[in-house]
Amino acid sequence: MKRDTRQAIIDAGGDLVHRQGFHRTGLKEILDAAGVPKGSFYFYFRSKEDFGLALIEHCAQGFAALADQYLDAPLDGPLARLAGFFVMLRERLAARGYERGCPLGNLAQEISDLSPPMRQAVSHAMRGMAGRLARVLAQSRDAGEIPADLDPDATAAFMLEAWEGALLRMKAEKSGEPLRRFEDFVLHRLLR
Amino acid sequence: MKRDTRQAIIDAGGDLVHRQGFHRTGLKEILDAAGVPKGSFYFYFRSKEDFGLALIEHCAQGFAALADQYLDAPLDGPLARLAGFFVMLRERLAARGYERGCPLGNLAQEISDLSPPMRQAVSHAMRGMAGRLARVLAQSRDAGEIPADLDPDATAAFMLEAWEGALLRMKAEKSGEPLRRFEDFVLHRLLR
DNA sequence: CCACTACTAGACCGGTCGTCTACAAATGTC
DNA sequence: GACATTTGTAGACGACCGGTCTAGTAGTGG
Repeated sequence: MKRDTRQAIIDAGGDLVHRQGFHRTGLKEILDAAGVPKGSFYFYFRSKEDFGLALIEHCAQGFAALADQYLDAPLDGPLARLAGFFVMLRERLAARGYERGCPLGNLAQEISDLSPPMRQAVSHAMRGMAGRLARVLAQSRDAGEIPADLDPDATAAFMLEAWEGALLRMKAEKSGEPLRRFEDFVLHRLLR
Repeated sequence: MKRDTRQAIIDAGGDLVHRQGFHRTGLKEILDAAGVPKGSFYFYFRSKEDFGLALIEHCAQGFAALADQYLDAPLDGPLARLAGFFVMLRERLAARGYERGCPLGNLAQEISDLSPPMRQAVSHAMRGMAGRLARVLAQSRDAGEIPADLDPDATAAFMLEAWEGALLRMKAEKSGEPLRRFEDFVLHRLLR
């Protein structure tokens, strides 16, 4: 199995789905963008849903790598790394004109009620994201940087949710204001 | 112009779009559900996008009516009314099996980057929602119930965003946990 | 009885996902 | 080196659905 053809489909599809949504994006469009003929698709994937599952896995890995790079860096304190992570995300989103938002969040919204397997995959990916945040929060609490009565897991979950909501509003307003507000309320108030 | 035929299309369409998404839902499906013939659609709406705009307006009005009913009730203090509002929403969402989520939030996610007019309509509707929350927060602050240094407008915006994020995660996890977490962190911690 | 608006019917063309058959290239086996 | 088998490519095809539009019918007011 030529891994790179399959990967080309996922890369091109990931980009298109991120911009247009899963249902709005047709197989033909993805395959044209990837330079792969229609017939090959069903050699690599059983169905569009099967492709979606691979896409979710791809997004999850991409995010995990990025998060690990920023959150596990051996610099500064844990809280500073956390703040730096969100600032970096905000700058990336600004560079894109506040479009697209979170690939996983978009998919979650679009397919949660329509495809149980994809919903489960997204849910699993989100738990992974929350887990990474929780680890840093635990370090931060142990370092005495944040209130000791904040449960790292619950706080991480809340952060993830508030962040996804901020991204949603960002898309709707085409403004970075919600992201700055997130940092202000969550990082500077909640964790103060 | 038979207003009720138009309204029937909006009602049936609102329900379907809420469940399946805007792009996933076809005109035929909506019109069949409304018992209106296909050909009539373009008498009442210029395009699917035009229909979408009407739908957003419809959602916004529905939400505004509900919010006013709970938030402007002359009972209890403003903070208690706010809490009651979110509890009511949580119970409604639980009764639906944590599906669908927020009609406006879903649309925001789906069409913000694809239809500027619809994005603007959603943005306007969301500002209306945030404004209602801000009003109650201002009352609450004046009553000394919440910290005086909380800006009602920014806090309301943050609440709205955190709530939308909680709804997103709720859909993905098919669980009310994110909603309770929202109440816990926002109502009990942030506004404490 | 006519003019006009309000509304409907269904054709239209392009696109959708998914299947299928035919073919090429690579790999393994003797 | 010859052949069989796997691995991958190619794209036509079917059945259906998408949004849109034109031609037409019903209904109303004068």
